[in-house]
Amino acid sequence: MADVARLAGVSHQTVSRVLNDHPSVRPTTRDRVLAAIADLGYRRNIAARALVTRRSGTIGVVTTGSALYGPTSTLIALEEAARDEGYYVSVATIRRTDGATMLRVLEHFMGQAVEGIVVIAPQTDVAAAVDSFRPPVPVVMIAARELADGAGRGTEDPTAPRLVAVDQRAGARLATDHLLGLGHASVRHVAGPLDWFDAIERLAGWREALVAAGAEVPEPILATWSADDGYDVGRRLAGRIFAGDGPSAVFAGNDQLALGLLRAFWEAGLRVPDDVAVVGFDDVAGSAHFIPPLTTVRQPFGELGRACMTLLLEAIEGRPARPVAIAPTLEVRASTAPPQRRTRR
Amino acid sequence: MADVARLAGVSHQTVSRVLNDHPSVRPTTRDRVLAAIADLGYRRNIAARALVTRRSGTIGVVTTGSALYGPTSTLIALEEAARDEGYYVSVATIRRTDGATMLRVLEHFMGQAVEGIVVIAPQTDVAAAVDSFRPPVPVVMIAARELADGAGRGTEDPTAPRLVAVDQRAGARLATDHLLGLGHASVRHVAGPLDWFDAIERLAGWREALVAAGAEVPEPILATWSADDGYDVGRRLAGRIFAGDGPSAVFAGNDQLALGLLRAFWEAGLRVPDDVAVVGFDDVAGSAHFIPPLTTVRQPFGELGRACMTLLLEAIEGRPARPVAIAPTLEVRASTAPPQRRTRR
DNA sequence: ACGCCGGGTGTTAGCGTTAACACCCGCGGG
DNA sequence: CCCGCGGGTGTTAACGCTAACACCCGGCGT
Repeated sequence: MADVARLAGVSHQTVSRVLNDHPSVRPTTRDRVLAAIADLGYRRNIAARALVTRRSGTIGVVTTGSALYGPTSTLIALEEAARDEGYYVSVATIRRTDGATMLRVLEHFMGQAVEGIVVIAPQTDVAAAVDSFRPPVPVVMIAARELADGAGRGTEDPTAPRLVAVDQRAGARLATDHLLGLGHASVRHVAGPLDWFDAIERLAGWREALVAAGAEVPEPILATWSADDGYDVGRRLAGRIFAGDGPSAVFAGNDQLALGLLRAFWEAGLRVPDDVAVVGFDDVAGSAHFIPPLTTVRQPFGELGRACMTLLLEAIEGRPARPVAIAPTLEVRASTAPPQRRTRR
Repeated sequence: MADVARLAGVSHQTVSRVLNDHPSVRPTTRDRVLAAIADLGYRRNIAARALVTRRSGTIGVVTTGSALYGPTSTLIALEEAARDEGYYVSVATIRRTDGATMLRVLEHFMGQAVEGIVVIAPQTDVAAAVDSFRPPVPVVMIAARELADGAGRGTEDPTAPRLVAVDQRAGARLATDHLLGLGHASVRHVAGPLDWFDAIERLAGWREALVAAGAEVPEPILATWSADDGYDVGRRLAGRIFAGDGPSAVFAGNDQLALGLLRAFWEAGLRVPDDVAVVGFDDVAGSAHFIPPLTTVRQPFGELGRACMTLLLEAIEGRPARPVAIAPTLEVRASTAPPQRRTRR
């Protein structure tokens, strides 16, 4: 900076002023400084700046170590939103979701002096770990928790993590209503692991839709997120469907489960959607080419990322919290149709 | 730090020594300092440290803005490897792959004073943009380029980007040889976009395997990575297969293409693997539950991430470059079998 | 007995930037 | 004519840390 100052014939402080867009610098002076900067290829030292301003310009993002569709898409959307705001994004992944791991990651970020943290917290224990730590910087948590309940409250603890998520419950209602609207008497649900907010909320939305329609609420079938589990469940259901007491429609907790179901049904000789209708959740790449193409719920991750960044900046500026829910949409494809008389073959 | 020093009854420099594991500190003193640190909840200021050591402890990772399976898995593996080495990971995504965008991202990282950069460069133009910029810090590029050619050379420019990748060509040979070994006379290939190294290398590997086996080398079919394209190609191939002049085996450039093929074949009434065998590439989640379960090539991303980090650390220390290729494995499932007489239905 | 050595510690001087203040100068108003 | 004001600029002092050096002291070799 001293070199630039010398070359431009000004003091280093004037160079600093130019760099920071300070108003009271004469245009001619500014140009001279700018020219000198370009000439020397000068680049300001971010560490020195951070030292004196006490701002790192970095936010930390915690995500799970899985390559699952949702978390990944969220991370990418987040990075883009952050860079648009002039922030650097530092990421850390957690494989295990216990509190100790979360604490280590948060320490990692505090050591880096991040100005805010975004936690992609799909599971309850991840969220609990965040709650119990309360880092000294604002935290935004992407977790489909308390969205419905918390939306009205204004008396939140300002240091509590702020919430944003795609409204999983609304998505599940969309899927269930779609099936009911086609004429299915009820809908069976294959739920994801119930330590995931997404699974809890999708289950709740499914139940709400059934209750609202006055339909029977069958027992949900608990599973993981994997296609393996969908396959196993599908084989059991296929037997029931053949026996005549199976569901005419199934709402799978995600597209992987739906994929497993489809395969099991296909292997059993059941026709989808005639013998049984199937809806998934996520709209993963390729779901339009499952056999048959899968009706599913699409989540707007880009919007989620931007909303998250907005929330974080508000928190950094000390503005009050307001949970944000983002509406998913239904993608109707060939795996759903009105119920048909079952044809034995 | 001064507070800690006062509480421990030492000088701030001794505190610094304890923090940096300097050998000549008496154990009792060290314990006293450690206790004071814990007591005060002291955390060293990373900016001040970076200012004086001229080391930021951060590496930058450039990745594409897509949620594609490969790049995403790589990023996660990389973060883990980096954190194990005590580095922070800053990410930046690029949506468009032109040189100007790449330059902006690299400037972003230089502004952050990263010590090294990893570019996940699946496309040729991304790699070209890196080549043309030559940042002042070491760069490792994850690109399946010149792996075979460059492996032997030792006279590389030390400032040139270092290469590491999963050996796509070997993976394609694995897939093709598997099909030939089953008795297929030749194998058709649906290639991904040829501005991707992966597509180029998989195409080359497929061709090599055919030539090595003395098999006919049919024209490759060019496509994108999408299941949509796989479906379109599949419909055309299905017609040929029915007409009797179609392939008995297809090697798809990735699992998405394979998924589209499977659906097209299924809709046309062709049986996989009896009428036509299909192999994919990637082993994406769910490929074990495609209809039928897909034989595919699995890429060891964890290993890739660690190798990448090793390479970067070597570059930072100024050690010579050596391109690294990582061997993928074949996952044999139900979509492949020896060729059968085709049965019309 | 003396000097030398080396482990253990303190003191001092930056690292490159911004904040705070001091300063100069030309202008308008009393 | 002088004073006050404010835009434009320079000077100085941090920010919190580590490197380099200075220093002390006990033990060892000569």
